[in-house]
Amino acid sequence: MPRPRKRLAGSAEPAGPDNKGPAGKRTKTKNPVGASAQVVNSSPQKTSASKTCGKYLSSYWLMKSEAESRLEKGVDVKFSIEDLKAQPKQTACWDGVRNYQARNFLRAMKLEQEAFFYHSNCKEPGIAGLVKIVKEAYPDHTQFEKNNPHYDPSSKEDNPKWSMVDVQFVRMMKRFITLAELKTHHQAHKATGGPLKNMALFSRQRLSIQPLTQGKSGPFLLYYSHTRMTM
DNA sequence: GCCAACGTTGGC
DNA sequence: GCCAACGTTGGC
Repeated sequence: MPRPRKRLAGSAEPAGPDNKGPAGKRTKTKNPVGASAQVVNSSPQKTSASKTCGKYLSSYWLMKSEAESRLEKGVDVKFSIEDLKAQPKQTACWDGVRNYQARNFLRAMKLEQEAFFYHSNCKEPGIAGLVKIVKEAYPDHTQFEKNNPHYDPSSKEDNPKWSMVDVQFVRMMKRFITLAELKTHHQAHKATGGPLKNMALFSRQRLSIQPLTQGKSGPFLLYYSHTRMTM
């Protein structure tokens, strides 16, 4: 059931006894028109590069989330980038990952690293926007909640199996990058040995958290930023 | 440790 | 809604 589910970022929340996050719910925000005001203009690599100046900025990630409503044990697991934007501070915890490889990537994420927010299981799958890590891995509380769809009875409080991070909205993509487009490049690069030939989205089909700029994923971001394709 | 059965992911 | 891909489970 590796499947990102979020709700309010844990940090400063009052965490009541039976804290069912008020959010996470049906925020069927239909992309409010004014939303584009939040779009930042600089491209991600520019911002980070100037900031780190020489420091090595290797890691970008891809995080999948379902953009359309679907019930899992009676709970709607939808969480689109619009839902993230609607959260307080535009921040949410990324709960519900129940796959070891994906979890290990979550644990490798560092503060301020950026991730592409991918919409899965929907009409138009693809990359919708950019988010950043604002809290590094800590125990995913939903693994202990009996009525949570991602409850894991085998996980013990003194040795939690599953982790989550907090992410904050950064900006939308300048244009939505469809799965079809990504696949086209991936296919071409398989033939030519291009940078996206090993992109994990295709080689590790069901992995919900994946690196984009290291390992076998290829220099995804560099590829896009070095072509006429704007993101 | 093998592997068949089963469950989940996620595009189409 | 179908079903391919693939991770997990559990009998042996």
